[in-house]
Amino acid sequence: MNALTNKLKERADRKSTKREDKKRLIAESAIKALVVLGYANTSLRDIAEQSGMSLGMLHYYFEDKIELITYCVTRYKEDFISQLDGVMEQAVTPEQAEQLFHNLLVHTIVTDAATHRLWFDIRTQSLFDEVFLPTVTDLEIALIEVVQRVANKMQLQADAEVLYALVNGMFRIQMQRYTSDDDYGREQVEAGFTKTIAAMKAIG
Amino acid sequence: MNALTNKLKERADRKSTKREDKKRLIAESAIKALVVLGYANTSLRDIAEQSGMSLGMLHYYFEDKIELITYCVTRYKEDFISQLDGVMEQAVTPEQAEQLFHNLLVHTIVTDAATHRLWFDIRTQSLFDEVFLPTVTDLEIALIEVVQRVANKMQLQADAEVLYALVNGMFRIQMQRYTSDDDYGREQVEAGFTKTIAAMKAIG
Amino acid sequence: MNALTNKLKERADRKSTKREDKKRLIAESAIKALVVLGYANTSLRDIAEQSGMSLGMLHYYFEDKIELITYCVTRYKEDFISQLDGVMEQAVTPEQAEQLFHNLLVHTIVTDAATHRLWFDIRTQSLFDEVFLPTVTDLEIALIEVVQRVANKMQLQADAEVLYALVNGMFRIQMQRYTSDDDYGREQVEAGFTKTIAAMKAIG
Amino acid sequence: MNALTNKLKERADRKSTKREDKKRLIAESAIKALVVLGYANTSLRDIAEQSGMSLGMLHYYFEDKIELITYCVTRYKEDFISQLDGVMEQAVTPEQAEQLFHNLLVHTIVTDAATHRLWFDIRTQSLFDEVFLPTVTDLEIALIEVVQRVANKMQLQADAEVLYALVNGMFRIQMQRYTSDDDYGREQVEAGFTKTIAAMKAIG
DNA sequence: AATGAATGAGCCTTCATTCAT
DNA sequence: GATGAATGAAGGCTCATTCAT
Repeated sequence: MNALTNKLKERADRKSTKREDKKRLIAESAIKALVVLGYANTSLRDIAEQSGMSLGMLHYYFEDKIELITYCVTRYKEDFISQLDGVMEQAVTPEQAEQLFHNLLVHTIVTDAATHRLWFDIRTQSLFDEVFLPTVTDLEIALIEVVQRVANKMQLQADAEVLYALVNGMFRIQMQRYTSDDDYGREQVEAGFTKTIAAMKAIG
Repeated sequence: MNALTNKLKERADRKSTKREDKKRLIAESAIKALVVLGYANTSLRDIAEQSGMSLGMLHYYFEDKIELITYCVTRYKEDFISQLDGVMEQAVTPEQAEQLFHNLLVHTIVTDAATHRLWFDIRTQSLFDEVFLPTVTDLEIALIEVVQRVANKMQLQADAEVLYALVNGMFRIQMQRYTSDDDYGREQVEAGFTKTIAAMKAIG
Repeated sequence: MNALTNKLKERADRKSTKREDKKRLIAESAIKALVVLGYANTSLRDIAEQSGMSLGMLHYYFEDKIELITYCVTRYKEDFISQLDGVMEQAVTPEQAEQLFHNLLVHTIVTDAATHRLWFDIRTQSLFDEVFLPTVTDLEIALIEVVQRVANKMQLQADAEVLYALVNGMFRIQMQRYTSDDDYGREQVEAGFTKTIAAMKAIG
Repeated sequence: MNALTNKLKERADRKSTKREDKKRLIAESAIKALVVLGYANTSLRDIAEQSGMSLGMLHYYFEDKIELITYCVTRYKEDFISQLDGVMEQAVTPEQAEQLFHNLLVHTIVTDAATHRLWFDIRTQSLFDEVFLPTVTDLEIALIEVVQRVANKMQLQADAEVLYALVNGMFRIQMQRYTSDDDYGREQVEAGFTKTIAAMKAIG
């Protein structure tokens, strides 16, 4: 490989990186709109307007609406997972793990509930629209693995799938209530997850 | 109150009942279309065509699409709940309750998964569209009460909400897999709910 | 079959006829727009606006743009063919046939050139877009048969396909010139078709 | 005129030639895309991608899409005409001319039908879009002259326009059938042109 | 000289809703 | 009571063209 080829490759890489950066940037803006209105109620026009981009640009970077949405969801959920792993890493004892996990769940609901709705939205869409299925399936597997790691830290032997069903089921309940009921605050959320973690330990 | 007024009232009632019957009839047809395509992908035209009704009639009996949908969901979920209660009534011992509940869950997934998607669909919609909120909230309360009754039959003392989170979380997982993965069959579903009921008992 | 069935059938027929009439009406309006701008340059909005119809109505009667266009072309070309046959029927002697055919060609160019462009337009489109192929193929066969009938009246034995190639080739030339060149008038068109008919007779 | 001016002029010429060469190069690539999809269905992006050029370059060398297209068509048809003339030059006797012309027509359909569609496409476009008219008119005159020269070689006295109408009309038919009907092969094309040349001779 | 990011007007299509019959 | 014709706003998407680099 000579110098010229290297240079060309470098330039192509830089361009590709730049494009990826831009896509990420757009996705961040798009998520802001999607999170508020949901998948079905958010038009590309909405996304463009809300984030000061032109409609054409959205299609310049993303083949179609589906690609944009799945990109957003994937990006977002990956961030969430790595954040979660990052936090859980700090746990040494089972008690610490339990505490950190509890804090994280509460914190996510209280500061980020709106954002997580998007994930539930797309997941439900995938029940009717096959195009979302690969993305959703992948992400759900990743989430179960996360729960598995948390369970390990908590020294639980139970089936990760069951634990995930429990945690995810409760997460949705808390999210829904915290979002839609003004009287439902942090305290209630904390209580909800305290019960949940107790149940996790009971399951084993 | 005189005789005439009574007569008028009677007639109005008869009319109202007739109207209600018709609405119920329409709803049954509409559900058939909705369960296949989902809320967002089903137009009123689809519903009208699939059930041999005229487009105008839909708006004659229902103010708008929202009212039709919520009517359908309420009707459907109520039926489900009373069916579930009906079955659970037969249980005398905790073991019978456990067995019946297990069978019911499996049976519902295997024969009716497609239908239940609609419920998950609307529930998710309610996260973004307030008009669905009352319906969804009411129904979810009813479902938790059902789980409470099941728990009683199983002689479990645990918090119904936690049990509901677990069962509902697992139900969604099984539904999703059974619907989208051809290799995922009754056997897998049975195993899933066996784990779930074991967990319920562990929780207490 | 009882009276009721008959009544229902009658009503359905009437409705279907009414719909067909409306489609024909829309097609007539649409053709007016299409002949001016051509297929590629005419949007459904153009058609709707130019004929005082709403955009939605176009789609209420026609599945999509393709169906509308093919409907227009078929309808139009069929009219042309039956008109042509109607005129040629009057011919008794070969000389009369020759004269009538000549007059008809000239008349069509002079009064209807613009309209016939649409046919050439769609025929060319069919080279690139298969959806037009059935319509175009059918119509071209019908046109060759028409030329066959004319040839019979003129007592020519030559292959109808060759005669059609000649007449159609010249028709396009005359149409193009008459349409685009202001100095090219009826006299020139007449001369063109005189040469053509002489050639037809020469071919035999 | 002094030496300096000369030098500048020379340099300008060289530049202009270089630019012309580049335009020709681009045109060749563009034709490849146009030939497949047709004028209306080919975007500048398609052309750029298919030929590994940048989108901007297209506009750098050509004012707009129209100029690019007309340039392509002119270039292409000129090549075709000179090729045709080149072949016909070899004919000495009328029989040779006839044979060569027949072979050429068949060969063109069989190996190049797709390419010639473009010409028909633009010619039809010119019926609705005046910008194509000069190009189309010029080219059609040139084609009639070619037919004139062929007729001369075949020692036919008939009007070139009539002969062109016949040949061109049949060429289009053969092209359309050969392109769209898999059962229509070389044999059928040969028969078609045999009839056509017989007719030419009959016309005189 | 050459690139490709960005634009925005325009296209086809869908759909809840209205209304005359 | 019931129908379905008609509407028009909105949606996803395409594309020639411009412009900063």
